[in-house]
Amino acid sequence: MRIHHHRETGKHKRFADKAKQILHGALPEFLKHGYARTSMDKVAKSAGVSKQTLYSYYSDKDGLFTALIEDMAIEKFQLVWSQPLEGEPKKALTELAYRMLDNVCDRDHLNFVRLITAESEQRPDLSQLFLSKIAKPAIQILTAYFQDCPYLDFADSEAIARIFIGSLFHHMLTEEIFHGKEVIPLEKERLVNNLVTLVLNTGQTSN
Amino acid sequence: MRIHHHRETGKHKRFADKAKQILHGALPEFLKHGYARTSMDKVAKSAGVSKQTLYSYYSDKDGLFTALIEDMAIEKFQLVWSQPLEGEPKKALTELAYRMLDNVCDRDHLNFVRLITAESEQRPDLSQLFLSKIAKPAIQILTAYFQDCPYLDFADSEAIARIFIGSLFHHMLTEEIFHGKEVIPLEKERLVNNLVTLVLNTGQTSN
DNA sequence: GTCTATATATCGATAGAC
DNA sequence: GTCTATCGATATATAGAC
Repeated sequence: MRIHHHRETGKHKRFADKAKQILHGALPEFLKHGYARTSMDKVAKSAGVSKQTLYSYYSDKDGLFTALIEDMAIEKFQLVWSQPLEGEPKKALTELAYRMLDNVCDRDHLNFVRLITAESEQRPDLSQLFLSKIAKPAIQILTAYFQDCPYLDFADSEAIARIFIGSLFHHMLTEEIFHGKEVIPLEKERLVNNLVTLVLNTGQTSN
Repeated sequence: MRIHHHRETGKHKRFADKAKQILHGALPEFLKHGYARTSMDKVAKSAGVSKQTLYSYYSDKDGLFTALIEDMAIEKFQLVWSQPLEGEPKKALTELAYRMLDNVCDRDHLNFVRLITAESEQRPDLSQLFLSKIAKPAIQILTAYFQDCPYLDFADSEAIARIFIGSLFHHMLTEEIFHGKEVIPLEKERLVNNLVTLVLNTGQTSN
């Protein structure tokens, strides 16, 4: 369960690299097959290390999985909403919506969400990590935009931000993870256009 | 994989009852522990039948799981939106939102969603069954209401219905399945009030 | 139909040789 | 550090006695 910590110098000179190499090998296995169907043998092979080396860096399967999810949540899938929300609200919100959909429909990200969901009962700490590191910052950024934008005025900016993000997330869940493209298809454009219109109709001031 | 079909009469007189009994026993095991962590031994014990009987009705674990999910999707979690959407739109939509949240936050239903999500890559057919039997009818009912209600007029009723349902579903996912009540709490009232207001501001006619 | 036993396989984790 | 071998546990699925 616990992760071994060695010094950078000494016996494990390139420890950080080796640990990263293991995570890099474990990543596609866990993402593709889930926790239960991923064996430590396959992880060792995929990482190009022996099983002994694997166990020298991570005390057990659960510890490896924890380190992997933390690493992904903190580094790989950190929502980089680097681009500021500027310009007229309609343009800014529309572009944001498409960026979110593209970001969240990345294959690795889809498998990450599936994995977090699958293990959410066994590992509530990991789903909460996902929320605090990925979902919460997104909500905060959009809420701040709603509050600060001179052309917009909502009674409850955070609730509106949740509706905005939730609608897009749910679309990704049904269309991609649940394979709904043939069962209940809906073009991105229809969703985004109507969502932006809904929000602007309520929040747009007469300024 | 395939399910054995016997006649109601003859060797298996009360086949239907026995099959139901097995499903009834398997239900809590799969819902609670997921597919991989549920063993056929535990299912047999939980159902009160021998393992031989189990395998005489369902050819293997996968066949049992398929039958179970189909049964749940068709019978147990069929969205019973029995109550008609009546009265002024604000009241009707608010009550609908609370009914949806209550319905979807039922423990068994939460575990069902988690299970479908966890196996969505291995068994896309089951997640599509979930969509067609549960999500799609809900969307259709709400879309029809938007279209038929004389006080409402949307350019794209289905897209609005998706946003409405998606926001509520996403709230359930983050707060309940991802254990977000302490990480990113949001009272139901705030979500429902703002969601209903958003929709009415756009769709309400001057009639 | 139920019970116990078992063949077969896989997996997590460890030990020893090098 | 890597390799092979292995222990112990657990799981699926089957076989035989009754």
